[in-house]
Amino acid sequence: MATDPFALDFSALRVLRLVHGHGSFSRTAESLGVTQSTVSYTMARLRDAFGDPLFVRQGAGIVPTDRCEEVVAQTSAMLDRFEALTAPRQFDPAVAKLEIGISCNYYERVTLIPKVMRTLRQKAPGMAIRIISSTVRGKEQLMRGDSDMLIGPIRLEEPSFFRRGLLPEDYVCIMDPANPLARTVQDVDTFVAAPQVVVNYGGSFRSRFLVVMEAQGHYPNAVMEVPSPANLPDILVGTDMIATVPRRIAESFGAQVVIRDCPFLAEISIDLYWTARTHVSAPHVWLRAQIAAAANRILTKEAGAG
Amino acid sequence: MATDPFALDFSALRVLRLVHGHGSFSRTAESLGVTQSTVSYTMARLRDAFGDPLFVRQGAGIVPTDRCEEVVAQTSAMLDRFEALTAPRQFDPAVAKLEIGISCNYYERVTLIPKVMRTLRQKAPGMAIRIISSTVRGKEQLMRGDSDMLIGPIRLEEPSFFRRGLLPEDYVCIMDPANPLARTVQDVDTFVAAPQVVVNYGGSFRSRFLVVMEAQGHYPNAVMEVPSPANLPDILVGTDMIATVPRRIAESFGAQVVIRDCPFLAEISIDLYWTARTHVSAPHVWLRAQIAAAANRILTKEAGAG
DNA sequence: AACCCATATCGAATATTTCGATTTGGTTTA
DNA sequence: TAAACCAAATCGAAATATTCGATATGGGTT
Repeated sequence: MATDPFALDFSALRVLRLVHGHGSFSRTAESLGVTQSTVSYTMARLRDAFGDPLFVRQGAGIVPTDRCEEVVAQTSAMLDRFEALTAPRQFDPAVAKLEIGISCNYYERVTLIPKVMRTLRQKAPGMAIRIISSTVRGKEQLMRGDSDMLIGPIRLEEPSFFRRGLLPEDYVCIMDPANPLARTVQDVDTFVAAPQVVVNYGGSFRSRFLVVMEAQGHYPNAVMEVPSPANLPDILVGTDMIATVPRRIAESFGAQVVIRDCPFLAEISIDLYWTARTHVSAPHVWLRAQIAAAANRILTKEAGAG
Repeated sequence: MATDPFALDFSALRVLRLVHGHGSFSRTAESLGVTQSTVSYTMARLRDAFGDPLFVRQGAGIVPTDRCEEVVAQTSAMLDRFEALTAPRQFDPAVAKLEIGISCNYYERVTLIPKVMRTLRQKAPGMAIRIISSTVRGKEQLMRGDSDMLIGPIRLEEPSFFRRGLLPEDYVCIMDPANPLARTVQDVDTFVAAPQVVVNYGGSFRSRFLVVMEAQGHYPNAVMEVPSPANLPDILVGTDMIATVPRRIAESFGAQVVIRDCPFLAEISIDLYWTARTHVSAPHVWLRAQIAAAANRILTKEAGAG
């Protein structure tokens, strides 16, 4: 074929990065909404342009060649720089039409995102938000371009990420209002002994209060683990179990459960992260401001009520 | 139109860089061997992708916008990095088919290039060499990608260039064998007074011996200026004029002229320059080695003869 | 106002990309 | 060992995009 490498466009490089990330042509095709044939064709052009198979079949799947790793590393950086370069510099929320991807978890979907969306429907009706579950993969999602922003109780120290603090948060206990522990759970020994539903967030993430507890040599009486706090009230009501969750999640459950202080003080910060790719993009700048504003409204309202 | 910027390929960015360099769509079209209509179409896509006119008409020609300067600076760097990335890593001279551009002047075309070409015809018949006249623009040609290598008696100090010394060179006088000055021209006063044909290399370049002379307060009796040493014998023979040229150019004229020492010692070095763009490219590495080898053969032969 | 220059635009010809269907090559399962 | 299975490669046809040659447009100059 002898393709001129200069005929490759940035979409092709994006396909390469996706194939590298997914380890599969078909999966990449699906995620792009095109056929596997198209991905195959693009890969053929890439292979020809770089004079290397890039991926070789091995067992079930495919593995990248050394050259591929080099090419992906280089072109991935180019993609990010190019995206930053082409990002719109001015932006009219009323008419702009675009989609922004946010990587976050249940907490943010309950507390922050609904408020942001209410603002967006009014001020930027053409802006679509695509939420993906970050679980423990948020950092990769952000780096790989699967999402544009990451919100969560995490700390990324690499200087390649930009951060903006949004909300301070702490943990509280929740339980059935009829649960007799409601009177005594603030006590350390009672808390430790109480039958606990532990939220493991579906991955290797450990809630901060667990880390604090264990640092002090205490281990919860975990009688159940769930991946998400989403339906905790349904689980807790009618039982003697308690759960320990971030305060604002507890508050979102309303009167279904009662809230009590957790004897282990565990303070965390919900932060917003992004990369150089979107740093100067006007719509992204604007959306980040809206998210920060929503966080501030939450804090102000709480201060007024408290 | 609303073009997706990711649909732009590197050729399009190259067109942008060329238009920026030439200050003209038509000139760019010509240099690429396509019609002006095609360049216009590509520019339309670029304008749309970057959401900016990039070039605006002003008086006779066009001037780049601020955004254009930013885009060209960024994408030009990407082009170079991409070229380095796609450069072939292994290379079989016997079968490789490619073209390499060399920027140089008459001296190199006479002394070095013929030897290199003789090697190339034998070892790399598929490699084409495109020589462009560097005059005083060699550095820009190299930076802009108009050529891949630059050979000449120049000194580029920027760290963005790679250098390899090829040949030391000095100046000698040449004249008609019948010219009586052949006996006395080594004398400073005689040399200064002799009717001289000065080679000005068609630009602002001044031969090193002139710089040395003038530093000592002497000015040649320039009775004629020519842009190139190419046909000096035709000019000198049958007259009382002398010319002062690099020794190996003089030698290339054979018995048409006699060679005498020039009383002003002016030593220069003929160097080979290239950039990161081609630094790791196997064919370029190979060709640079052939050029260096040709230079060494010249030196060895001279040492043997002398 | 007429002219000149360079870019923009138009319709037709050409080239490339995409799709849906099928084949190929290799691994797992019966 | 064959059958089944999976993912990538390939094929022909349809849909898109690019290029050309010719012509229009628009600003600056005579």
